[in-house]
Amino acid sequence: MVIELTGQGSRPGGRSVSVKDVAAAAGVSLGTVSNVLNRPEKVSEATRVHVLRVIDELGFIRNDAARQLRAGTNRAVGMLVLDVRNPFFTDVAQGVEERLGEHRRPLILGNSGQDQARESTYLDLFEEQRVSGLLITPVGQVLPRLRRLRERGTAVVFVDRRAGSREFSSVSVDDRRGGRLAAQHLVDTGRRRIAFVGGPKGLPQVKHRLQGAEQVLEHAPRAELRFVETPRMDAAAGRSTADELMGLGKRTRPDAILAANDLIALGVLQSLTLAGVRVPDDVAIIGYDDIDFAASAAIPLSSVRQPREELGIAAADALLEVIAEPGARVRDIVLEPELVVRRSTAG
Amino acid sequence: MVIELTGQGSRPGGRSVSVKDVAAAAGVSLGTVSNVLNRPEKVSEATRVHVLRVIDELGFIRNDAARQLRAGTNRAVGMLVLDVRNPFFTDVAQGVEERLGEHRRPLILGNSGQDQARESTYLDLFEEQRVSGLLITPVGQVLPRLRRLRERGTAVVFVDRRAGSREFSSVSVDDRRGGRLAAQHLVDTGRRRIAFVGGPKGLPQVKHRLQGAEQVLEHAPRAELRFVETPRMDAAAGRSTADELMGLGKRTRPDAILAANDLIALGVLQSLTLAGVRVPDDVAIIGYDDIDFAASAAIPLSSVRQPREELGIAAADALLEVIAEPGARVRDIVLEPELVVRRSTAG
DNA sequence: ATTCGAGGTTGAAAGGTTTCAACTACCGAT
DNA sequence: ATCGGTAGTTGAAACCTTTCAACCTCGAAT
Repeated sequence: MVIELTGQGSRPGGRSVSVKDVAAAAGVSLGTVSNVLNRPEKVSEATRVHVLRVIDELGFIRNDAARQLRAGTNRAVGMLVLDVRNPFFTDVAQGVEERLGEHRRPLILGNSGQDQARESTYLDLFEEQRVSGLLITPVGQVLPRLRRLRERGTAVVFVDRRAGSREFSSVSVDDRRGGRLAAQHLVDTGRRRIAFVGGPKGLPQVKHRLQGAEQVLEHAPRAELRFVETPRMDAAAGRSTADELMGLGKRTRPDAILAANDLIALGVLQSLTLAGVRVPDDVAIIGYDDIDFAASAAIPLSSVRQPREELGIAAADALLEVIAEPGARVRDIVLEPELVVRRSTAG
Repeated sequence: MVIELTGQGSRPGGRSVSVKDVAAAAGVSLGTVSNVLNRPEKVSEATRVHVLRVIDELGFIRNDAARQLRAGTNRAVGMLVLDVRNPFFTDVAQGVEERLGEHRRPLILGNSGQDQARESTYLDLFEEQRVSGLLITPVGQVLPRLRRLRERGTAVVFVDRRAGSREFSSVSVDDRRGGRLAAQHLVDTGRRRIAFVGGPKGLPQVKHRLQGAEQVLEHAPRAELRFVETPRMDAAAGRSTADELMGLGKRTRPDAILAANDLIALGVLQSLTLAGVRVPDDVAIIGYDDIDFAASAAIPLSSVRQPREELGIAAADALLEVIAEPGARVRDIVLEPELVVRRSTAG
């Protein structure tokens, strides 16, 4: 059998090699080539080997758009995170990617940056792409859109956040518990004026961590809790909050700061150190997430560890389940956080 | 004109709303709907408004697979980085995403994790998806594949790495210069036994930074440079390298460590501190990249700053140029690194 | 010798969009 | 009254794959 070669996989006309070309070159029908690609067991050994060789020689690469159009489904999964620059989310994404990779499903990572408009743009994109699944840590009011996505057949799973109603599966970490762990630790080590820093307060993660802290404070008669809201959850927010707090009189300024995530905590730490405030002597700091950088900070940072990779893997599993069986029971997986004590809260 | 509504954008048959449905409901032809979507200026005001209303009411969302199939081009751009967990790359990606966003182009972020197999898998994916452009920081020998991609019409731009031949545009930072800056600083501050830590040595970034350091050492008669190769560029690699180095006799162990990136430097710093080695008194450490976390490290880390966001923006611009005009002149943009001195190399 | 079934293979239809040549309606100019 | 031109609209073709009912070929069973 003669195989017609046409250069490096590109054809004179500029068009790229299609199944039709492969079929012609291999002397089989279109359907057979497709079978080789998608149901190799239906094809005789000899044909399969031959066709595969031709595919390789012509440099044929399946056009995924056409595949998707006909098959009606995109294998890719979309993931929308609050902040790609926060290692917490890249660690989660890493876990997701790993598990999805085992199922030959690519991950399209989108970054809302805590911005509703960007979140919406990404949802448009994912919807146009007809992704088979969506992992989302929502910012705005997206429930109606998510419902619509699901009606279209897209599996949706919440990450790092429970779905309010029991409509969607979710994988999260117990934020109230985390808040309690952190606050209890501060109270136990003798802190009395605690500032909780994070925001915006609309974010459930922030709200719940704060609620957990409040629960603890209710049973600590002498201690008080103040909530300082930030517009974002990054180091810059931490820095400016710290500057603000240190402007207060020595008697009213907090003796402990509970940050809603480690980035904020690191920002706070930087500013305090710069201002000559001693950590933990004058002010204790505890963060949240326990990203890798927390341990290597100027003053190693106490934090509430979230099982990041595990979260990602569990989320991927939950999503794969819904993709495989859209009617599957809604799951509400809640993982446990863990207190990690380091120098920033010692004594 | 009556508009037939069929629920929340989903239709009884489970099929989703297509242009055909919109056309029917709006009482215009298919082509007109398409024009409204893609060439609004060709359509009369009245029709446009009407069709847009119908689109909204039916909840029509363009099927991108079909669009792509017919138009032959995917608007999305792929980006393949060495390590998503390294803030350097997410910062670059951030810059890329921002600029691409202005052009309504989504970014598909892939993570090779310095692994050739994964890199190859992602290239398959991008090729199947027919992305219009690819930003890549390569790991393995991918030149043949990249050439093929380009022949297929995909724009390719190297990021953080020059393309050896002048075949592809690239946006990078002068790594030799960065290596010189770091090494010169160490020599100037009296260090004599310098260890360069990074790898694998096949990575051009590592190779060039090392070469830069070597150039400096040639003119520093009393000083010596040793290369310690690591399999990866993360904190773990830094930690184990430090452990190893400290096993050496006090007279042969280095008095300065030049890490090929900040993650390694932070890992080294952690291990040294743990082992009771004083930084910078006993051993100075300088990193590379100047990620945000470098400044807030236990001992604030000296580093060689790379203009990360700028790199991303320039890369996006270069790519957009090639996409717009495939025959465009090949660009070789080289940005300048900058020495940032902090405590880890003080005195 | 005929029938049956299994294992392979075929070819046409379908999927939703964009493109483009062809057409219509209308206005202004002659 | 006719012509030319412009603005707007139409509908069929094309893009490439997957799917599936129909078909073919053998060998085994009767």
